[in-house]
Amino acid sequence: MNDGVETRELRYFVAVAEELHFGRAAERLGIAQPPLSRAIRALERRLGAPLFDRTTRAVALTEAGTVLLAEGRAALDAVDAAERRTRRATGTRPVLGLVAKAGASQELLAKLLDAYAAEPGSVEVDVTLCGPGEQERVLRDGRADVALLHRPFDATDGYDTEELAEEGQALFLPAGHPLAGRTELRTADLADLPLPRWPRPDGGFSPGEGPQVHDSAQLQQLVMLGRAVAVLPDSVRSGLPEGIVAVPVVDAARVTTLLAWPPWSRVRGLADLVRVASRL
Amino acid sequence: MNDGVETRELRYFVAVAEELHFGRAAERLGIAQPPLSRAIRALERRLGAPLFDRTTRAVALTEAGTVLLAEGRAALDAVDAAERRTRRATGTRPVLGLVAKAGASQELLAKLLDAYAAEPGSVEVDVTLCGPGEQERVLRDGRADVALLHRPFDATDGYDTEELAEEGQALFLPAGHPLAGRTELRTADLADLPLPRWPRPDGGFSPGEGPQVHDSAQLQQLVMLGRAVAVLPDSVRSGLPEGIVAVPVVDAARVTTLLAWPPWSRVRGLADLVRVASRL
DNA sequence: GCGCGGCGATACCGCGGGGGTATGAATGAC
DNA sequence: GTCATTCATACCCCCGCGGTATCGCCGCGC
Repeated sequence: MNDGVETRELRYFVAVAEELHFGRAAERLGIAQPPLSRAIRALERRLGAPLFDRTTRAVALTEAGTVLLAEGRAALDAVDAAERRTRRATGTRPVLGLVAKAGASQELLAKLLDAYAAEPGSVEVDVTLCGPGEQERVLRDGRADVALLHRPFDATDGYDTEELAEEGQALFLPAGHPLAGRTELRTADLADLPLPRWPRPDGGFSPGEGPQVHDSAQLQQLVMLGRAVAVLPDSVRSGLPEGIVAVPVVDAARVTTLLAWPPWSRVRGLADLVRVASRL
Repeated sequence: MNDGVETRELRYFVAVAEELHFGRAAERLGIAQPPLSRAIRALERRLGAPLFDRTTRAVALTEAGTVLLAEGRAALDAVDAAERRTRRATGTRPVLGLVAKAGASQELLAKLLDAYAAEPGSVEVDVTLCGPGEQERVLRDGRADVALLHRPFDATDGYDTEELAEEGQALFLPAGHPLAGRTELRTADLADLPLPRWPRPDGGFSPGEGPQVHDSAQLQQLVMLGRAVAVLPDSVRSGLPEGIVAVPVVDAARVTTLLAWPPWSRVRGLADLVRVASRL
């Protein structure tokens, strides 16, 4: 009897499950359609369960297929992570991959990187900046070894963490806004404001009335134009352009900035980075 | 160029990394030694980094190898989990796998299972009991879909959770013990007592002076014999034999009993179980 | 110092299986 | 009924995995 599922089979399965079309999936994978059909059949036989309901006109996931799609994606991420992190750990010049949200905690990050670089035996740090909600994925599939996250916005489930800072939040709005003169606000004051909607991992957007934004630059522009206001951590104030003012929201959730990494990580330099971070 | 690492290669690598001996690793894998040597060489070439320092007399992990061992194990667990959970989700008679620590939260677990079984559309629940510290692994490699954990003893990192109950802790000791007559205790009173040492995931034991125990039955026996005392959640009182008494430790950490499952889980019945749990 | 034994690497072979092309079969559109 | 679309089957080829035999290296014992 054949043991273990191979990653090739998982990649094939995920492609078909995402396309729900053998021809297109095969094209995406760079192989012909018949071998793909056979591979899926073999996988189904091995697992003892049909993964797709297929007619010649439509392909749909079965319940087992739905489970395998979710689990398989996680497994493929883990395999990719193993490969990427090992590559990065190559003896000659190891690199530590760090991912942060573009435009967040800039000062803190700069201080952390400076302090770590000054450490004896420190390793090159490769900083990746990405949009909100993408960091988790980047950390999971190994493009980064450690992430700079913000609770409660980012999920820290499944990772070891080291807290770096805690801060309040403020409302960021154009200078001419009626609320711009206030010295402080409460969340109740924000009920009717057009808060922006952020993308979610599943491709959709958080619910609400406000405009859809993908990154902080876009948001900044919308605030300048008076089309949106945003509640963000106090530290965003630094490096803010003229024309945008910040008013503290005294009862908004406190934001914790923290480092997160997989608990089993053996990446060189990570322990030092965390130690430096804990002393900041 | 070849893409993706295959799980077969990872399994080969992990075997060699654990045995640090190509011949024994090959035997464990059920293949001959030469193909194993070649497979590792190919993997090293693909990753661009040597994974082992080898002489004819000794094999040792390089730094890249150390990283790949940790990451590769996690990846293999994820692949196994995908396979197991898909098998369990087979259309005809899906099964929900639940893992709990043997001897913990028995009443709560029974109540939960009864309530869930009474739910319309509920699915068979396959309960696995295991030693302390093993649940995490069981959940990670897919032998279970959901775990009953106890914070702060078990790490809930990386999982979605639903809290079920919170309780204090008590000292469990033989009826004849000097402290047995007290109505309450503080942690300071326990300084010199022989608290048991539990196994850790890495195969070692937690540090300390007390006896090493593997499960609750063994601990119970040691307490009866007067060789150990233990600080455990209050709920352990139920079903306790004669001869063991419990004294509340008023300032011990509160223990939270909770359900934990992978955030991406699509396993049938899980959502219902969590819903039932939240109403308990 | 020489031979032996243990162990990983190399050389070579055979076969299974993954991938290709051609074609069939089912089904919905018109 | 005909046609187009799409997944399955048939058949072939060749790469690559695994096996056996052997080599090369090194440490140890006498």
